[in-house]
Amino acid sequence: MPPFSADDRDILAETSLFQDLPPEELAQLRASARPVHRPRGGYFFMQGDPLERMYLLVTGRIKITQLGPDGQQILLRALGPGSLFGVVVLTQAKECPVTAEALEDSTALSWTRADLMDCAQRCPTFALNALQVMAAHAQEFQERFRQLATERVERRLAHTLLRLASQAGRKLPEGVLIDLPLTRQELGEMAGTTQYTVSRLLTQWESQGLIYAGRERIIIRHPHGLVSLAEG
Amino acid sequence: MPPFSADDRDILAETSLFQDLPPEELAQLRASARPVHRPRGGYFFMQGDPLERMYLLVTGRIKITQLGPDGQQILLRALGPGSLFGVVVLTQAKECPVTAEALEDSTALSWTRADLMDCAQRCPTFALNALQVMAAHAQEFQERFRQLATERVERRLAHTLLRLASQAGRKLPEGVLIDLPLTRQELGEMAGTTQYTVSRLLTQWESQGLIYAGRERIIIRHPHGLVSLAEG
DNA sequence: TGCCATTATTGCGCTGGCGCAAAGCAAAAA
DNA sequence: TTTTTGCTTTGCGCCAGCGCAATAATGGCA
Repeated sequence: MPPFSADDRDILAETSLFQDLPPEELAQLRASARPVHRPRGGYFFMQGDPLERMYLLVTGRIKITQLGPDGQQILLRALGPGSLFGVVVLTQAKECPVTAEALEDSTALSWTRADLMDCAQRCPTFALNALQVMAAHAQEFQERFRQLATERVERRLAHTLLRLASQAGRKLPEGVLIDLPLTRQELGEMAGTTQYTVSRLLTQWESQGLIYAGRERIIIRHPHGLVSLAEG
Repeated sequence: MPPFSADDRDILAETSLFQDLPPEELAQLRASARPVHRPRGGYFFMQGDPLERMYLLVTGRIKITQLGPDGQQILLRALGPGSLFGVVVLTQAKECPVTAEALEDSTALSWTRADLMDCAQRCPTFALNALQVMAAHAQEFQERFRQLATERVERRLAHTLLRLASQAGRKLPEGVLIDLPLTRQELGEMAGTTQYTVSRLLTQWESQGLIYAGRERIIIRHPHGLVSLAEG
């Protein structure tokens, strides 16, 4: 039985990288996709590995981290189903610049660089889609760079929660659940601060009724309240 | 007389975006290039403008800045001849996300989105080159984001000077001149700190003989000294 | 049910770096 | 030359946020 067969069609068609491709290319990509599974704590790839595959997350959650020369880690992105990662394989880079770790049991489809490059050669639409994806990354990090350089911790954390909610938010009766099991430490790594400061801010916001803060679980009760914190 | 005719050939051929293109595409791009001049302080484009053109700097220096919602500015990049800017026009973004201002009298070649998109449609090599350029941006900002999030000001400023030297360094007998007229304020905007802290650090490094710090002019006397500051 | 490993909270002291304000300088303009 | 303008330096006070250390909560697991 082909893995993920029930969802293959949908998930490729819903991914921006694969938009507007001719049917034969899409079919080819479906055929060359290889399923990969990782248990909680497992790695899809690690920083420094030879760069070989691009992934599309089908089920589970993962985090993308980067390690500095002195071992300081930051969390660049936390992703749920439908997200691409390892897109950098579309370039001539040789090593993974980041690590992809499963936050829970996860499955992904993966493609080799060769398969993708062939497709890009044949099909300009694919190459242009890839360009969009890259450009979106570049802009996101420019933006986050500016925030980190110019804004105070409180605002940055508010922005971080809002971004997470928009990427992995799940509507609940009480509010929007950030559907990713992130610790205070990890939130700190995303917002550019420490676990302690994150904890203090979340506690404060909870006492104001803005959010619910649980263990690896945050529900935003009043998004507009956070927005006004984030924007001033 | 066609402007820049003496340099056109060289400058396109030396630009990574135009590498390995078939001669007819290159000729087409040469033909569709439009020269643009801006005096010191002039703008090639401003944040929020409709996104229309990509530029290749031929002479002069420019800076790329981004403005936050509260008017806090940061300096994303400072560029010299041979640098591309406005590459984001290759995507479907509608507004300029940044501002490009001439630090001195500058001339550039420019292309419309339509010209470039046509080229990308016809020529996969061009689209893949564009992908490389975007990916390089994305990685650079991921990297700088990490530095900003995890490193102290001293290190970040050292990194900033080294990066500037590698991008716009000119060898002099006394050391490597950073060939860009940047104020302390602007260096601060790049490194994520204030003009005051930049001034204090530069003074300190000058007294240690690591650099020469003049008005809008810095010469790195001992690159390895800065490197050891930057890396720890 | 109770145990254990993680994760989260919070009091406390400390300091890196911010930012005002004033003075000093250098280059360009008049 | 003098003036003007913009850049740079530096003293000083201050506080946001860091990070240790101790404690408490939570959830998985036997």
